[in-house]
Amino acid sequence: MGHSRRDKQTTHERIVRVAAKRFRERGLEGIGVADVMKEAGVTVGGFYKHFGSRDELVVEALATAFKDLDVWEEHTADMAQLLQNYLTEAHRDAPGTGCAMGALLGDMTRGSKSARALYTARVKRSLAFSSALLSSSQRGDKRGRALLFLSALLGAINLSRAVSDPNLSREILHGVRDELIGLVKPGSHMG
Amino acid sequence: MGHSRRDKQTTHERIVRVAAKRFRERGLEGIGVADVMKEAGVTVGGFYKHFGSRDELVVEALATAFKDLDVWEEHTADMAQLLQNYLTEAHRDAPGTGCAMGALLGDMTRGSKSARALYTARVKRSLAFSSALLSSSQRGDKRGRALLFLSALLGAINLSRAVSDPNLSREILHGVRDELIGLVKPGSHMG
DNA sequence: ATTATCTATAGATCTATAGATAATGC
DNA sequence: ATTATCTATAGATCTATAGATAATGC
Repeated sequence: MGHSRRDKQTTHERIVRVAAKRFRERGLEGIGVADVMKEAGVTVGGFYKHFGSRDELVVEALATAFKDLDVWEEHTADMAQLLQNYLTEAHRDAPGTGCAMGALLGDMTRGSKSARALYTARVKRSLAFSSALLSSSQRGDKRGRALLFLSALLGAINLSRAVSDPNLSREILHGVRDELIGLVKPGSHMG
Repeated sequence: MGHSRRDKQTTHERIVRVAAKRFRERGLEGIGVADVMKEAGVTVGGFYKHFGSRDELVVEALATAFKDLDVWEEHTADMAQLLQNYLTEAHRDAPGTGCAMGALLGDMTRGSKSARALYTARVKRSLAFSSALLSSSQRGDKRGRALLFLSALLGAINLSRAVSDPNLSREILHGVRDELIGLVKPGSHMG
């Protein structure tokens, strides 16, 4: 266990990365600071030398988790591709590395002021991104369509994780995906 | 404080009704058994004469909260009316008496087996109901459309509660509502 | 000397249980 | 006698802090 300033920084990053993963998997109250520290390879006593409060960890972990979304968006060329990647069983089963907006949607209703502010800013970025993706295929109200697409994506990934019937879960993912693709490519018919 | 068997039954119902409201408002972990009992006008010690475990209260409260949805559906004549009632600021601001599928969507991902089973059954009912409402206006894949509408409704009400910007929150509700109405009534144009 | 991390623990929860109290119901 | 509810508390969390230990860095 190192004791240099550089070591402290890497420890800090390790703590935040563990939290960013576990919060997405288990919710913002789903893991305590002691277990996060333990998984990062340190003990609980040092926590408040790294963060002023538990909520500061939440905010930093949220910011880190949102960076995964930035990377995801950079590699997304069109709306069909986004839908094909987002509404999958692989994404549903890996919330820890998946979309933090989806994984923490329910928690945000009761989140701290600073956590909700960060979440809100990320929602605005995603709406702008969706709008841009829709501009090629969409004539009319791009903003409205972006709001619908984001709501449907977040709703479907959460619903697919909530239901205990595997067939229904799969049907939700694929059904919503196909419907939204149908809205982007009005020419194609399915089913 | 009564001590008869009839009194016990009304006490039991009072406990469950308090829980059904508070769980929707604060999440399934958002209130403890002691506070639920207190709000129902009794003390914590009697809890386990009413329920075998905390999770049994969760399941009963969930069933009670879902009855509100049954009543709501009975009074809903068409999809446009459903959208007009569901995606409102009044509903967003009153989760305790609103749609339990929406209020507890995020919690269900990590809920108990029995709670998720109950939730899953309710989702299936809602999908059947939405399908029936869509049958008049929809030609093709009613099931797919029902999956999209349910996902969009749950996503939008959660997102409107999650963001801290009031203007964005309102925009989500109204934007998604108008888009979905546009899908039900393809003839009408807006914006 | 400073500081990154450690061990240990205070104080505030929360679920669940034990045993007392005061009614009901045979 | 039975039972619905009460007071009190055990035991398991969890956040936050105090003080010790063992490195770094001037």
